[in-house]
Amino acid sequence: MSSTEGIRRPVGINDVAARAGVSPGTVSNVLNRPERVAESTRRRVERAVRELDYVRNSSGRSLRSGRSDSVGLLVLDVTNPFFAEVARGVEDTAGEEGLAVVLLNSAEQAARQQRSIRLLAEQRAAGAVIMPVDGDTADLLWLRKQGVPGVLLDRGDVSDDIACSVSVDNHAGGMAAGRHLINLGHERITYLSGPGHLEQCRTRLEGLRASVAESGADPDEVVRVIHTAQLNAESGEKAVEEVLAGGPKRRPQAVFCTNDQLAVGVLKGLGERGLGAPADLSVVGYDDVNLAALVHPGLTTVAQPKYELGRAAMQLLLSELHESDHSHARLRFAPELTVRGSTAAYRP
Amino acid sequence: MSSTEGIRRPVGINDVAARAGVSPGTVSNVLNRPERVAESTRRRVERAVRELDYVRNSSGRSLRSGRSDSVGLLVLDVTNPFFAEVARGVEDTAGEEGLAVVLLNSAEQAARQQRSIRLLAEQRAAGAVIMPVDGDTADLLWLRKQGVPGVLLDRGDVSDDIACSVSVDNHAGGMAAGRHLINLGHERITYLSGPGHLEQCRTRLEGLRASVAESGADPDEVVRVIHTAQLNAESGEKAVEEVLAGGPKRRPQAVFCTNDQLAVGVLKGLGERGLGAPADLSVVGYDDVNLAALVHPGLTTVAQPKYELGRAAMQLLLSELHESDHSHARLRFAPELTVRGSTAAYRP
DNA sequence: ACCGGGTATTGACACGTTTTAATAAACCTG
DNA sequence: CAGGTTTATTAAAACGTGTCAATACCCGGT
Repeated sequence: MSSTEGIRRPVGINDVAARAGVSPGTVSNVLNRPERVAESTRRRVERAVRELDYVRNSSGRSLRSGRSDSVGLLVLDVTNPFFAEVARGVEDTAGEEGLAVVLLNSAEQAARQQRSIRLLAEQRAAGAVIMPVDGDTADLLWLRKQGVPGVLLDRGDVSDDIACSVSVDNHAGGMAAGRHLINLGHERITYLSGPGHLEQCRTRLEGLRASVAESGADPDEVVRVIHTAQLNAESGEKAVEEVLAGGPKRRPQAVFCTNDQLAVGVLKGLGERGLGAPADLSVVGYDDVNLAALVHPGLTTVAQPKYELGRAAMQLLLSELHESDHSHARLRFAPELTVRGSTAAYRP
Repeated sequence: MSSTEGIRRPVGINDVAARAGVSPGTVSNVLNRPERVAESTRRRVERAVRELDYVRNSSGRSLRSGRSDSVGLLVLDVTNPFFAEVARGVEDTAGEEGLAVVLLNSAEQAARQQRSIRLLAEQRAAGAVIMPVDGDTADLLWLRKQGVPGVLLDRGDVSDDIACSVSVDNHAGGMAAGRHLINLGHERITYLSGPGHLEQCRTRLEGLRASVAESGADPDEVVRVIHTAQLNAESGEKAVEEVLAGGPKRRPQAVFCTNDQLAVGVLKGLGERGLGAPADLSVVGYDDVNLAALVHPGLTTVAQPKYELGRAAMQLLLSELHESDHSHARLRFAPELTVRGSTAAYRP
């Protein structure tokens, strides 16, 4: 009894049964369908559970039942606060149902996405919420064929016989930003896009162009597009050089970034060159992450209901798990323009 | 063949064995110790695996072996970019070893921490990296007794016969910030702390006070402490009122925040009142998250090696898993002061 | 031809749980 | 109190895998 108690032989359902003087099956019933077992024996079993400090073994459990009680959440980048907020929504909702969330990170790499999906299949996860790296739905279909249903997040463009999906209307978001800038009198707008293969980036651009067309102007004249390699502040800062290229005369009057991180990077890059928003250039972001309200000037941005997005995705997944007859739903939220200090009327 | 292929009966190791004309045991060997099986049969088995699209069942696997191949990572707040970065370090390192990371979020609540720990025990996780909500090590010891070893993160104050730990020297960090402010001539410093029960907050304060004492002044005179409920920007913004209380004469000359989020909130709160750093008040943060470099003025802060922290924790855990004779190590990183624009010499 | 000794493979069992069909006990009802 | 019905419990059979002792096979040496 000198040192701390060592690792003891794990106690199983059988030990509990022996202690309580009942059969293993009864213990299982107490644990899973308490109403089927008589009050007195139930209490006896519960006491044995406490005394032995029994903790159930989910391997055995899910081996027998063929299904585990954890769900996967596959995300493009843990580091991005947008996803963190979504993750909170997913986790809270899953927690209410007693499900554990396994957070996987694809880091925007198709190979890592595939590894993660395979892992979920091996674990026989109950389901998954997935933000795919690209438009390729093969992984998703494969996973479903293995018996793991998935809900798509932030991918409104896939046909809904594949899976449920939850997204925010990117076209509307692009238009909202575009109209705002047009109303302020801007006639040369640069769209700072992320990698071209991301659907979100493309659709927001289309929205922007649509709002320009709506105003009677020619999108090809007004909108210029610049791509960055990644969706972070560093890329935004670097891109400023290219944004400003062409000199003060042809310089854009506004920059619409597909992501707040990029936008904040642009603000910083401008500052380093002695310029500033909105005096020299209006800047609009997207997402409305925490950061957007904290920088100076406050960032005008298109807000997405991040937490609700995660929550809705999980709810859709839950309904697919519970309902026997299920038909896929496509849920689409509306974004909302949040005006702060980084945009202002154009002064020639 | 009209619609998509439905969910088929899951294929197991036995099906593969049958197909390859071999016993289940051999298939298992091919999967786990390929060197023990003859070249020709191995290829035959591998072909069967491909043809049947076999995916192994980790429930059966870990039921038999008594141990799963995933590790837990329990953090205080997924939303905090500091933890996100740590998570990346943990995940990358675990991935190299073929381990999956289950990310759990305690949201700084002891009850949720306990639930998460129980979950890890039920899953028979291979191990865990844990940032505890408070100094209570009971949960951790219980988990270890269940056979799940844990590495402590950001808790340098526990005795090392409990577990390995990785941390950053909070005392040194507090001193670094304090010396910096003292060198700039500040004589009234407010320490903006998080909840009082967090060890990090307390130790950094001690460091700050030590640096004051070192300079020959009386810490009780110089340092004033204000607590906030949470470690986010909103709390920082709200706290500004209290920071400024007492009027311009007794107002502090510098504020040292225990966290960058708080510091950024303070910057914002100052701006709203027509004040600014460093002109009216110097501000120092802690962590050096992305954000710190992006706000204006850039935030002077105590940088922690976040990614390395996660990586080291995971490496320690791995060594504990692999080595048969293991003695706990306590690893401590050194923080580094990063000076930006939010601090300046005091001008009476 | 026989034996020794390695190598390749097999068969059977164990892991901890859930589940189903069967049994035992208790409770009605006429 | 017999017969029937509900309720409480049990025994045994899976679930898919890893392991290990036992077997079959092969080859070279005497």
